[in-house]
Amino acid sequence: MRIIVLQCSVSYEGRLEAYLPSAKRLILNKSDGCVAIHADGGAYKPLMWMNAPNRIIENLDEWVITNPKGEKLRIKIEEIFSDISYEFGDDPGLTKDGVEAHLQELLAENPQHLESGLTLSKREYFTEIGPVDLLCRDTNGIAVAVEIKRKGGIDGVEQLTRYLDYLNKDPKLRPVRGIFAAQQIAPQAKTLAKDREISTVEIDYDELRGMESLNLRLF
Amino acid sequence: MRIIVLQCSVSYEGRLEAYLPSAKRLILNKSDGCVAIHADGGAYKPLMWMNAPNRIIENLDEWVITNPKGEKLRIKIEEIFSDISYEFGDDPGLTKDGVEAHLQELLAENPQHLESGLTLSKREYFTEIGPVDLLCRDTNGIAVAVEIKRKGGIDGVEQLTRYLDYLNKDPKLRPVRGIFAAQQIAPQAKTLAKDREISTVEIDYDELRGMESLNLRLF
DNA sequence: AGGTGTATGTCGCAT
DNA sequence: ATGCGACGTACACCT
Repeated sequence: MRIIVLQCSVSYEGRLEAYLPSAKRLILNKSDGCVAIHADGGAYKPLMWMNAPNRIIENLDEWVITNPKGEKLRIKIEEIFSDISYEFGDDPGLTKDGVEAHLQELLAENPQHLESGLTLSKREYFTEIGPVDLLCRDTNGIAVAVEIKRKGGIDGVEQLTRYLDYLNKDPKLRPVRGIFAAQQIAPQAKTLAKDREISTVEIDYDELRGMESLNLRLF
Repeated sequence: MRIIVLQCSVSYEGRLEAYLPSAKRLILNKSDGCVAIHADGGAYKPLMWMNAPNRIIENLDEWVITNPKGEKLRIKIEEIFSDISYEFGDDPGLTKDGVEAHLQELLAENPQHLESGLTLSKREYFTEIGPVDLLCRDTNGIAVAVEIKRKGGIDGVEQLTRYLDYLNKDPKLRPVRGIFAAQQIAPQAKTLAKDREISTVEIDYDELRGMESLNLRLF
């Protein structure tokens, strides 16, 4: 990791063209070769950058960074205030918890959490227009398509509606109804779902995780 | 801008929960208060971050950063290798050029590029549910709504469908059909569009630009 | 390598 | 504030 504080101007030509007038800025050059130019504000996103893989040509007063796609970043160096380098070694990386994948996993193992008596037919049921999160059967043997989101918005209801339209064309499945499940569901999404006769279920993640650990203890 | 190289472990509780085991890393603390923890790789995105506005409690061996939404970032400091600060002053910011707006501009001037004989009625035709990129008439005088994207996905087809549903309620326009135009259109989007009887056109941007420069030479 | 869906997306602009 | 669409989105996962 190389960390440089300097006065510079920068230009980018690639998917768009952009230019940064001269100012005091920070450059990060990571060991994978990527370069990022930061201002002292504006959240974590750099003003400009070039990810790996790339080729860096480093002159005294200018860096020219190009990548295989033909994009070009040009840093004009006016004055260097600090230029330090450190070896970091590999980062163990982060462990995440509580994303949509995990929700889907838990609900696939506990479909009855969505509705009493519901049983799983297929997880990630593939269609031409995308994968249906869960395909289930209810106590009457009726097919049920389940769309799972962490945050349930209108777009999720739209997505499930598309799946339902598609699935209901299949004579072997028809009729298919829908359940929209999320940790939180926006009021607008609830209204839209109701309008389309789609059930909504708000999931208590901690409760679901509790059921899972109970299963683990039992079996 | 404060730049710290240190051995640390980090935890985040908020929209998800995550944990970073101890390793050598870089912390950026910008003047707006935002904090980002970088590893020496993985493009420009930090491993963890907390944007402004936030409150930072800085102890000898631990930083605790919280924001009004109740998210919490905890940095456990084990060893500091470098800790430098610089004043940057305001950044003039960047100037951009050349995105979807330009594509719309070019197609507004060359609607025949979308379909032979097509003529423009209105660019950015405003409706209650949003602006229709182009409203045209075909050779039979039938109204045509055009949605333009750089990359055409399912969401774009959904958007156009909403516009068509809306426009077809207007007796002065009805019937209205749709054209979905983009530099690239995803196969799923094509399938969905076909299913809804919406035409799709993939635009060759360079060719279109060529026509434009031809126009400029002619007139 | 290319396509598709997710993201602590971020960011900007509208209401 | 909140919703919605664009982004040099980046990124993981899949064929």
